[in-house]
Amino acid sequence: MTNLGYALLGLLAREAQSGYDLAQSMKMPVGFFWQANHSQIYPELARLQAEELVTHQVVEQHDRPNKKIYTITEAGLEILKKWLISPVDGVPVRDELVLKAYYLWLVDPARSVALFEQQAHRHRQQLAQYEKILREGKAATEGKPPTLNHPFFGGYLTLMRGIGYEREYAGWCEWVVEQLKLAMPDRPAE
Amino acid sequence: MTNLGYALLGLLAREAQSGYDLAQSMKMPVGFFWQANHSQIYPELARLQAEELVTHQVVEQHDRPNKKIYTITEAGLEILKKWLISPVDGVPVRDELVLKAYYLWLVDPARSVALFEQQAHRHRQQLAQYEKILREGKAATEGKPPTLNHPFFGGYLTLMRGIGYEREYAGWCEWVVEQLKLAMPDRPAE
DNA sequence: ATTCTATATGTCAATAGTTACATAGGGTTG
DNA sequence: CAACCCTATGTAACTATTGACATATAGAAT
Repeated sequence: MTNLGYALLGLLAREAQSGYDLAQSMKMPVGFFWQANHSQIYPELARLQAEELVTHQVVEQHDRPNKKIYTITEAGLEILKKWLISPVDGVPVRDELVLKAYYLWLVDPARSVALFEQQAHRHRQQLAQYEKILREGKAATEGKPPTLNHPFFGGYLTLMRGIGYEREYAGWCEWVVEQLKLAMPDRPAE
Repeated sequence: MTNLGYALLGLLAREAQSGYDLAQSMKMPVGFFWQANHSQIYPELARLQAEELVTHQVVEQHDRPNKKIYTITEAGLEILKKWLISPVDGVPVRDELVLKAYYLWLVDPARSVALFEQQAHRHRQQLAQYEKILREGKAATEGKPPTLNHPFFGGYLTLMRGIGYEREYAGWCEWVVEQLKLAMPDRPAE
């Protein structure tokens, strides 16, 4: 079983839905920490069905193409729960920006500044998006953090991770810019 | 050109070396943010040579197998420098632990606690390793941060990123454990 | 009118990365 | 004396992921 398979099972554990719906979820909330597009999802659903972890029924539609609504099976729920508490091994980081930072000494610092300013901006924006989602979620639950056993609990945990991650990343980019400006001999900061 | 290709060029820009040496570097300092093992490196070196970004000369050895020392060419250095200041697009995060956190509500919180405690420990350890390397690096340069244009500058930047990353990650894991314990109805914390 | 977007499901080719297989001499540990 | 580790270079099979191709209808925008 792949992580994508578990991601799909997890979504189906909340609500039976179509491959198309799953693809939408893999764009927006889940996509913040695990992405997949439909070309990966449809074959994976077929595999899950072959292993009897999901079933589907065709829903005929008049104005739109027919769809297959997938439902998680008892066996699917069982294997999902087992995975959820199984240990996670090494999350090897692969970060192109950090790789570039490592070799920075080879190029004109003034050129690098633009790169890191742009990345700082990107991460600040992502941070703002996460914070907005959190505010909206809090408004919906009257400011209280969501209780365990409720599906939104996971959303709350992962949002906090996203916020911490982006804040750290943006901060580092800005710090790199500072370091570069300090180290630049001619044309002092601004 | 792949990121791995640039990673290898960057290492060769510091010092001409063999594929085996490059594989070692891809384990240790570079491996903190970009990994590759020898089965990927040897074919990549062949490709770099086919594009005339590197050359090699065979060094015959008596007690050990002969080796090929690779040297970066002018063209290689040029393309590397161009890449170093080129914009980085989306670094999509794929994190199994965060994925599991999202679906946490499905399982007994007491079981999840173990998972996050283990991960907190892992990231605390990684953090300690980075801090140790930084201390040793600082000792070698008499406490002063390294100057730009010096190869260690990149190491300094990336170490700071690693430290920030691991500290944030460990902190989040510990916070999740807290949240889980607070949310557990029976068997109150410890 | 035409183009674009949304719904809906699929296949196919290419790339990147992991793991195992393969060879081979020298040194170390049990 | 056997089993492993280090040096050193390669190949082969497999898996995961991306991007493009393919089809089809309805509605909205240009």
